[in-house]
Formats: sequence, structure tokens, C-alpha cells
Amino acid sequence: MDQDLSPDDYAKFFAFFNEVAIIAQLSRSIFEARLPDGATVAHFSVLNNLIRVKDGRTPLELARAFQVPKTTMTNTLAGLEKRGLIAMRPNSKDGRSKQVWLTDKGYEFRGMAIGLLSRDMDRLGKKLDLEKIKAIIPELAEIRRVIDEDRNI
Amino acid sequence: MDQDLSPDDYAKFFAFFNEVAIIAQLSRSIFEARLPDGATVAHFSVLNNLIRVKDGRTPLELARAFQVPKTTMTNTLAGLEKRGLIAMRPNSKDGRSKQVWLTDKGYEFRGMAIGLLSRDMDRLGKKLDLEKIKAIIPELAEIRRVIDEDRNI
DNA sequence: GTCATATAGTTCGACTTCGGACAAGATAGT
DNA sequence: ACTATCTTGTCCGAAGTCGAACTATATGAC
Repeated sequence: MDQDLSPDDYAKFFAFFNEVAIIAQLSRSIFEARLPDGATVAHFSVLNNLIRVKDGRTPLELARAFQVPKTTMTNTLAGLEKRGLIAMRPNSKDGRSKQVWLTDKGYEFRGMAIGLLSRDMDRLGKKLDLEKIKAIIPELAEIRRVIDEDRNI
Repeated sequence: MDQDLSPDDYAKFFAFFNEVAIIAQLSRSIFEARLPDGATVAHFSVLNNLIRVKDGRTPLELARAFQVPKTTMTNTLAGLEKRGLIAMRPNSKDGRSKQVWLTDKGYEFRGMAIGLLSRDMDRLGKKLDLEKIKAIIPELAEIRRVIDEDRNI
């Protein structure tokens, strides 16, 4: 199909992005009301990713994983380091680069944060159809992948 | 079911919010690369909403529609007014309040913005399954509704 | 080895976001 | 009418975001 989209298709796109933006807004707001020490979702997400995937990665790799500009990641990592949740060390394999390592405190912080968020999650879990959410995740991931790929052309 | 969530359920929630946040980020980035005059997604979204729903509403009503704090809406509206895209007038029915009206320029701006964005949408429309996106929108809207409702308890 | 170019990360500055505090106006109880 | 309380919108200040410009290092061409 080489045809352009109809006005209704555009409207659907806008509606989709609008819902996504509002949910992102709401979840951010909920998270930051719970996280201690003025930590942000960005902080939590990076910690979470370092634990779930692995640490020792470079700031740029993390920036790409989260699809944020590297200047934003610099700032996020500075916040995590200031709070003692990560340690940044020079990358022995590349003098331009650094590596991000979790600290014990960072590991604990993530566990504590999940504990503080669990009440909200439990409550939401009772009101939402979790199966539906689980089903949506891969579709969102696919949409994300396509948008990201399209952007980097 | 009065049972709490499993660790895997929490992980799914985080994954869901993470995907949503990244898509929000990417779409914001795409939009703002196209919008003229340093306009933001927030500006576009408000204009779009004023046209699609109706204008003459108050700042607080708009803040609620977008689930942002009223101080944020104040700032967004100030930006739109500075650019001549809306006009704010006192609300004759309530001396504390104001009403937001579209200007001709605001109407044109939205049309122009859609034109500038259409290339990206067309390209995405060829790579994404539009039917799937259309199917997801109501589910996201429902999730949004539940989260919002839960938050206001 | 030298130089041009590419890449990693930071700094800077303009802007957005948003909680807290506030002023002006509305509303309800008496 | 009077006062206490609520509501609407703004201002302020702290923090996050991110493009542009910069420094330092790596890589490739010769």
C-alpha cells in the first residue's frame, strides 16, 4: 500500500500519542510522589535497567536504551552518582568513555522503591486487567522499535 | 481476587510504563523537530483539543483534560498566547476564571502543523499496523481512566 | 607517523515542568 | 451582611530536558 493516510488515520495517530503521553505523565507523577529523596522516574528506570540487564555499560549505551539524548543521560547519571546509587569509572577499553556500576546502595534503593510502589501497583492490579496489559506490552515494544528505527534513517 | 501481585506482575507493570514513557519521548522528539517557532507538543495538543472538542473553556478544565497540574497549563497557555495562537479573556460567569479562545492564527497553525507532521505519519503508517494501533487506543484510554481515577481518591 | 574525521562525554543556556505560596473572587453557614 | 472556607489562576523557585558547542580520545587514510 503506497497510499497516504486519511485524515481519520492522522487523528488516530494523534489520539494514540495523546493517550501515551497522558499515561506517561500520570505514571511519572505517581512514581515521583513515592520515590524518596527527590528521585525521578529516570533515576529509577536506569537503576532498574542496570539490575535487570547488567551494569558496566557506558552512558551512551544507556542513553540509546532509553531513547534520550546523551546530555539527558549525563544529567540523570550525575543525579544517581550524587545520591551514591551508582559509581562511574573510566572505561579501560576506551579512554573517551566511562562505565556505570551499581553500588550496594543503588541495589538496595531499587528494592526499597519497588516496595514503596507496590501498594499502588497492587491497587491498580485489582482495577486493571493485567492480562490485557501483558498483551499490550509487546505491541508497544514493536511500535517503539519501528518509530525508533524510522527516526534513525 | 484480593491477592497482591507477584514479582513478575510488578515487572510487567514497569515494562508497560517503560514502553509508554519511551514512546512518549520519541513522539515528543519527532513532533518538536517538525513544529515551527519552537512550539512544543503541549502547545499542539492544546490547540488540537480546542479545535476538536471546543474552545471557550477555562485553563483548569484544560489542565484536567490533559492531566497536568494547573501551573503547567498556565505556562503552556502563556506560550500559546505569546505566539498569538489563542486569546484569553475573562470569564463573564466567574470573576476568578478565564476562557481560552482560538484565534485565526491558532486555527491555521494547527493545520500547518498537521501538514508538516504528515510526512512522518505517512511513513510510519506504512511500517506500522494501523489497525492494531486503532485497537490499542481504547485500551490505553481505559488504563488511563483507571489510573486517573485511582489517583484522585 | 600525521592529519582529518568520528565518537564519548560534558558544559552551557534556553525552556518546560510542577509543588508551594499567594491574591482575587465565589460560596455556604450563620 | 459577615466570616470561614473553597476555588481559580498566577508567581516563584528548584529541578529536569535537550540542542549546540566544546574537549578529549580513537580511528582511518595517506
